[in-house]
Amino acid sequence: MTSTDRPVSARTTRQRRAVSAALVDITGFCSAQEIHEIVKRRGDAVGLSTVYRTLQAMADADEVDVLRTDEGEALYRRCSSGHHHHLVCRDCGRTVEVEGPTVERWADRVAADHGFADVSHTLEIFGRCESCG
Amino acid sequence: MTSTDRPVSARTTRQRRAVSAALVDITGFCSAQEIHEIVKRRGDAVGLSTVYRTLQAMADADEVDVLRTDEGEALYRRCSSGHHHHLVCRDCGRTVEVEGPTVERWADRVAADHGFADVSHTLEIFGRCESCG
DNA sequence: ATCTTCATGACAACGATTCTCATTCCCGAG
DNA sequence: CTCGGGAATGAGAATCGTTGTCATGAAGAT
Ligand SMILES: [Zn+2]
Ligand SMILES: [Zn+2]
Ligand SMILES: [Zn+2]
Ligand SMILES: [Zn+2]
Repeated sequence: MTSTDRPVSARTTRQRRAVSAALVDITGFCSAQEIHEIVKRRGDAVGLSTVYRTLQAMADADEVDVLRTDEGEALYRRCSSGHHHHLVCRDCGRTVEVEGPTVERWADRVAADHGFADVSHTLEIFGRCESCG
Repeated sequence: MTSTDRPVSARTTRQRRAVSAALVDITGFCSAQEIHEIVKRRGDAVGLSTVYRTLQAMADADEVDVLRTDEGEALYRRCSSGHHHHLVCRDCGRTVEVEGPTVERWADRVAADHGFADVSHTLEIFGRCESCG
């Protein structure tokens, strides 16, 4: 009864290394398909399914952050660990990690005031960066 | 050259009235398909395509708020006008509209500090409400 | 080297959303 | 009121991101 019935190992395969390497190359958020392209462009061949699976595993392990496009598409990015939010350029995708202790407290307080427990939140800032002026 | 080339009318049809009515009945965020079901349950027959189109039109006109599930599904809700955010129950969908002037200022400031212009943001708080304790 | 098990990938399947287009029916001009 | 043009509808096909299937390949323990 050790709960989840999913593998516990995490083997280091050529494919996983390729995806990780691609994620290091890029600075902004990318879709799974874009990452698949990047991996390919770097000369590594990895199946699209595997890219999706790897990205999901990395997200579960908090090795990448995920955010959703207005259209619902998932975008991934290698981020520093720890809770933070993003300031993202709408045009070029350039991303800055930001922290806001005040916001964190505000959100928790609002939730508590209304009797909500087990609180979490999402917060992203979008704009146009200087180079995209 | 009056810009957009999309219809300018907005005819009041039975279908649009039905969707609007359904939106009044519900308090939390619902998917287009759920709203389609609710409309049907109320005795009005409206095509799914029309529900989607109507909801989109209402969103464009700021008559409903839209938010995205973790899985990327769009949820709609009739909201008060004006900028605000939501505290949403993960289980039952109960929603409370919240405002946070401090957060608004913080977000704009962060963006400005990094040279970003034309700033916007998304912010939602999730939790489990009392009745879902 | 061998074996167990997880990982891979080509392809099918899925589900939400959008598109197509023939038909319906608002609604304002006459 | 009645017509006619054009917006609105809806059934079904098409899209597209994502997930499932399953036979085959390859880590890694022994
Ligand atoms: Zn930019
Ligand atoms: Zn936070
Ligand atoms: Zn609840
Ligand atoms: Zn705000």
